[in-house]
Amino acid sequence: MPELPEVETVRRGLDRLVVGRTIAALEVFEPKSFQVADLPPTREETAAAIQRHVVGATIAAARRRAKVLILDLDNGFSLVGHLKMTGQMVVRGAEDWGGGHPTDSLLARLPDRSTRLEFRFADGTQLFFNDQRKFGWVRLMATDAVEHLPFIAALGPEPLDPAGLPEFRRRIARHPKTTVKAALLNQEIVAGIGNIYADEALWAARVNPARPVADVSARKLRELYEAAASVMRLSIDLGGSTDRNYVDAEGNKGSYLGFAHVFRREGQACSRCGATIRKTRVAGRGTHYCPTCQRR
DNA sequence: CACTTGACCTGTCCGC
DNA sequence: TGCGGACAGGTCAAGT
Repeated sequence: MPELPEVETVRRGLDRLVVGRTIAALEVFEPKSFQVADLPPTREETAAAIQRHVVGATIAAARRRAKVLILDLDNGFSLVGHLKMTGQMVVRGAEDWGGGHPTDSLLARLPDRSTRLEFRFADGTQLFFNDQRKFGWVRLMATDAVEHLPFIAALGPEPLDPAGLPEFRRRIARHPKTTVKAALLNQEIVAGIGNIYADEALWAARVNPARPVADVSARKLRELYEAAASVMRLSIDLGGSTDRNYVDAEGNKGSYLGFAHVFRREGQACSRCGATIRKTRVAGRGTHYCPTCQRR
């Protein structure tokens, strides 16, 4: 699920809803979802680390790098989170609980079967980490160490940064034989793009997803990078894409998919040329494209 | 070495 | 309606 626009939308919500609040308790329903850096996942040690470094700390900032969320605490530690496919970070405010939500709303039902972590703040606000498939995680670690995490240090430029274009070109050029779609999904080449925005950017730049990188011109690569930025900017404006699970920090769905040109639109007419959108498999992922506009 | 495939989990949808 | 199988927005490790 969450790609850069969804994670950025969540980050903005957390910035508004939990920054400045003090953590009173953290309940771990699923041990696998909460890790402490440099500690084996022993229940006792995890509980001790929570008591020492999480309880009593105040959230100082909500940051994002690619698809990674970073909540900095005011004590030199950070909570680093990845939502993977089905993760959610949802906040229920103190002013709302006790019947403030319609009984059919997501917020009213939490915690539910998919709730893996629950943070309770001193003012009664709650932050839930829900994750149906348990692929996501939240990790407690020193703030100084975050940028040195190997997978974070290796990330490529983000399309929203126009200055990253030369670096993107250098990095993608090292993979001449891979398909251009696989390259867009490789976070070490360009960071933050997932399956939805890869397909949308390829459509916008009129590039066939299965083309080898070596066959894509330098001009097309620039168009791709800029197209990725455009689709992701639009998506952020629309609150991201909700296919099934995704919601923002307030439990709201995103509406980008209503504006998507190819993703999940197989069988429909291409908005540019009228040809029928196809779905195939590229780089092991469901891939949507227009066989006419994206012939090459 | 570089790229592709399976695994991690749970849930849903589709065809028989 | 029940059941098996494919598939799902991400990323690793293992395999070719």
